[in-house]
Amino acid sequence: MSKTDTSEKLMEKIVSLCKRRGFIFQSSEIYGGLGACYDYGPLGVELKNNIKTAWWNAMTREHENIAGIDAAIMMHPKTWEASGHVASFSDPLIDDKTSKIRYRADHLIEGYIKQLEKKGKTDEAKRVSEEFVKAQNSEDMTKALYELIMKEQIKSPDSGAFNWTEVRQFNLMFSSKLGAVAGDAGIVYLRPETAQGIFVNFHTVRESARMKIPFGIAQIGKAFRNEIVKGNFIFRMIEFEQMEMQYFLKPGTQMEAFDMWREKRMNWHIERLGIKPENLVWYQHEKLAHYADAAYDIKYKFPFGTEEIEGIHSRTDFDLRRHQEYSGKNMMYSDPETKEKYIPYVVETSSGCDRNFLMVLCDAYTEQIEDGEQHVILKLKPELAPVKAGIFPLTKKDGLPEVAEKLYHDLKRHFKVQYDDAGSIGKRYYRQDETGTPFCFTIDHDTLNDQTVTVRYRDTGAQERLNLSQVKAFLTEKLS
RNA sequence: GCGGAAGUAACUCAGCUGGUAGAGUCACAGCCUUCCAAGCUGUUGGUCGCGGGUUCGAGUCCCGUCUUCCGCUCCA
Repeated sequence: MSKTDTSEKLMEKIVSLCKRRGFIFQSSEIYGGLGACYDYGPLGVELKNNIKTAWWNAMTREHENIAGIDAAIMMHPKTWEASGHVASFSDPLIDDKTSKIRYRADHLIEGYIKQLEKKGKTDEAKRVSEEFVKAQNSEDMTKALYELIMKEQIKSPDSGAFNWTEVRQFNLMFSSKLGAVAGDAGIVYLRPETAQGIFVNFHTVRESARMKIPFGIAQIGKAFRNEIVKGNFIFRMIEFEQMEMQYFLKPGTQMEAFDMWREKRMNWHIERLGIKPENLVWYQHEKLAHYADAAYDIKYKFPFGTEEIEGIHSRTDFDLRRHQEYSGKNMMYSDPETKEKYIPYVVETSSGCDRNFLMVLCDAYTEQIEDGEQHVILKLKPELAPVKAGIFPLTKKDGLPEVAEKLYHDLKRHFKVQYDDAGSIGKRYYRQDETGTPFCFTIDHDTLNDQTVTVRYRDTGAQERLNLSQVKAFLTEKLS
């Protein structure tokens, strides 16, 4: 069996487990499903909340200079002009009908111009290049690009054919109309990233939270992208959740902060999410986005490939400067001690919550062969586990259920616990293993005599006796 | 959006050349069980993705459509 076969099987197993046990469901499945949209089920929402809490606590509670916000998904349309999303968050695409390969229309023309230059046809290149600029600035850019390709008879670099579809525009932002106003005036977008909600609130948060530079603003929230390519389960969705922090600092100090946040964020994944260090890798961007002066991604070795789960980017003062330009409002910071005034630089840590979720699942998924039977264990970090403990009476007789129920009721106010008396004890342990419950407490006949219960560990199957009265303290200790 | 493959129970799948829907698992109820998926009995659950066509009759053949998976393209 090839490696890819195994990997595909592994993803299939995880997807299947997610459906069967209530982690993730396909959105609106009874109608045939909606592409790249998923619902979190009863266990999924618990796990996701635990991941979000782990992030929120690590960022805001453990850093006195980071404050949290929860900004609206819809923002003033000018926000997206300032951020550059209206202009550059869309791609004009064209298909070669012969080779079935898709190109970006603007890249195609750029390539053509370069070729002309190479061949020494400088005048020709200059002329096309001028027309290219004109086309890009024209009102109907899509049509203008198409006409230019037709006029110059630009051939497909791949097949050499001249057999194109029309140029189509794919804007990755979802738009809607605000109120009853028709026309462009009322257009609003669903945010394609959460960061802008932080930038526009720079001053309001700084003042109300009494922050001095350097300080950060953290946010967890949904963002939306009308992706052309979707897939890999919840890895690339059109509606997704980001966990993001923008750290504002004095220009010149950004590399120091950048290195600090790189280290902190990598450690968070290892220590707080319990990810195996060997499955995480750094990736340095060579081609930087228009706003960045340094960019690293943390990637995880998913079964389907090594893919990004978090970006740590040094965004310079691009965003605040642009908002100052477009809004006309002053985005400068006045240093209370040195009296210096400047637009702060920003280091951003931006992590995909759903990608973290998938990573946690993939990393925890373990198969063990026991007595020839395959046994699936989700070795989740106890803090992240959707259910912290299972409470079982060994049998349904002799007053055992009553004792178990009492323990369950005592614990449920403090921890997410489950009571189960169905089927054999082994089956109940297995059920909990498969959903990552780290501990099970079993009430047996000895409990009636000496007030002790069995605690059984998920990862090893090992058992210990514990006094009934110590169960709560045991869980508190193990989960802190 | 293009090419390839596929859609039958909550999950994994079977259903031969068209003849009125099946298995295992799961779930639920009961019996039985003194610690790792035991066994027995019963129950719930499918207009076979959706729409049309051919036919006396379609899960099965034809057309359309939607969705998923794999490639291509793109990724702030």
